[in-house]
Amino acid sequence: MTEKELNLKTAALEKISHLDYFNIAISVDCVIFGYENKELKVLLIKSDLEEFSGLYSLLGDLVRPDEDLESASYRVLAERTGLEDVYLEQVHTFGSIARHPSGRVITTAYYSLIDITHHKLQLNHNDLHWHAVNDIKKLAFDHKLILNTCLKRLRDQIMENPVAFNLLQDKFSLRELQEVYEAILDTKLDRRNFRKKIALKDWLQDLNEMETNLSHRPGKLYALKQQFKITGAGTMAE
Amino acid sequence: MTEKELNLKTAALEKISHLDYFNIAISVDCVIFGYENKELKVLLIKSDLEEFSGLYSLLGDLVRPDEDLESASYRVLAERTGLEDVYLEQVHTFGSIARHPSGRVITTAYYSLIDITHHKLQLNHNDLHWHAVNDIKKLAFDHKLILNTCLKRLRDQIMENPVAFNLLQDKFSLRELQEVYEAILDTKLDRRNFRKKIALKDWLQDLNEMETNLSHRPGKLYALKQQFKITGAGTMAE
DNA sequence: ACATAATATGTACTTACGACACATTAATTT
DNA sequence: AAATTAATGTGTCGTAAGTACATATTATGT
Repeated sequence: MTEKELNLKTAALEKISHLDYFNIAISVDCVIFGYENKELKVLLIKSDLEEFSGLYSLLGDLVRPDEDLESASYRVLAERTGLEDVYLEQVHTFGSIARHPSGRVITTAYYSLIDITHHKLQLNHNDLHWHAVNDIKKLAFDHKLILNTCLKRLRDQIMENPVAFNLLQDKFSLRELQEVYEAILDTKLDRRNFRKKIALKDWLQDLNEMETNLSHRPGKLYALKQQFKITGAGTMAE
Repeated sequence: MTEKELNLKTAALEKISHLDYFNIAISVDCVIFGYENKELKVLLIKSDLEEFSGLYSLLGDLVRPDEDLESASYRVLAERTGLEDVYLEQVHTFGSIARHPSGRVITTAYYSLIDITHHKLQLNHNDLHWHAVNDIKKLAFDHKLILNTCLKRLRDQIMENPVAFNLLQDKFSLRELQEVYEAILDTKLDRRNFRKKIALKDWLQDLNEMETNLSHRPGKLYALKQQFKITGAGTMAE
């Protein structure tokens, strides 16, 4: 390296390493949605901060210097749920000065949709719990705002992209699918119109199987067509 | 300073910047769109980094410890264009490890729409220039990706929300408005269908004035209804 | 066999979208 | 004054999608 190159590099490093600018930390927070008992749920953890004792917060962590933002959120997700191949989408970055009581922390929010039946194991030991989204009144930090923002994004997405399916098991009936949509949108839908709309999207594969173990007429089972699975992961290539 | 000293200093700075979580810097980058000569333009500055000599980059700056993210982007905008009350929307945060050659810098991208005729003064002294979006092949850093992402967002927005109007002066004809839409979408639109669609939105106020100084039949002038002005600023309350 | 509790499906109405053509107007030229 | 120019302003028809709404069908359990 020539002296000139070194000088340039040094100047550049000095510019960004000016002490003040490194007093900002960056984190990711994951809004992990699940679905159970006809309710949309979100995975929360008891806050470990004094200021927020008794409150729950989203799952997050500081971003490590050697991992990119998306990797950090996948890591948080994997650490907490054990799941690897999941739908994950960046939503918004929250950077108010006073949003974290211990210092300046800017956080990037991701939302994720997982099949709640596939991770039952991991979460017992921690203070992790599923909470019905509709029951959540108050969260630590600005996490209620983050949750609302992600929920809005989710609601905007589900009719555009086949993402809601990530909340369900591989095989599902149209009734189950409709119930998922109703839970996400927090509204009742007309069955005939819902089916027409879904049929139009051409997302589903008819499995030629029926539901079992019901005390009434079983419905046909469907699966999301292979080409649409795990949408969103890696969508925003960097 | 000898080369040895420089090497030591560089090494020290590099070491520091990998020590802990506060060694990630955060910046904002603004994609400032304007409209002129029936073309969508974006405000760029000559990159000051050796690695990108000859290339242009977006307008950005490090976020100060005492300002929130949105303030930082408004500050960048005001510093560069002198404009204060502008449409500004957060789009995405880019956090690849190697996206900045001098160190770890995570950046949050905002896009902004301004009336190009209202800021002609400020930008001469710097290396600031308006570039036709369609002509841009390569930018410094990952700024081409950021530009593309913001352009996509802009395109998604304009039929939903009355944001394109921020590119025009207060009074405009439907032809001018259509040309703005055509520039943004990079496509031709049918005049009758476009007008129907806009009429349906009920965004416009008929000013009962006509264009002047044309060598042909003048069109009526319209303004965006007051209630829709400066949409987006502060939309995402924190 | 019957009752149950759900699935599966179609029609009529309305609204939005896309393609498309002609009359009108102000300014300019002859 | 008349004709030309170059644009504005507007309507229809066919198609696709959205919404409201009711009846026949089918496994199961009794």
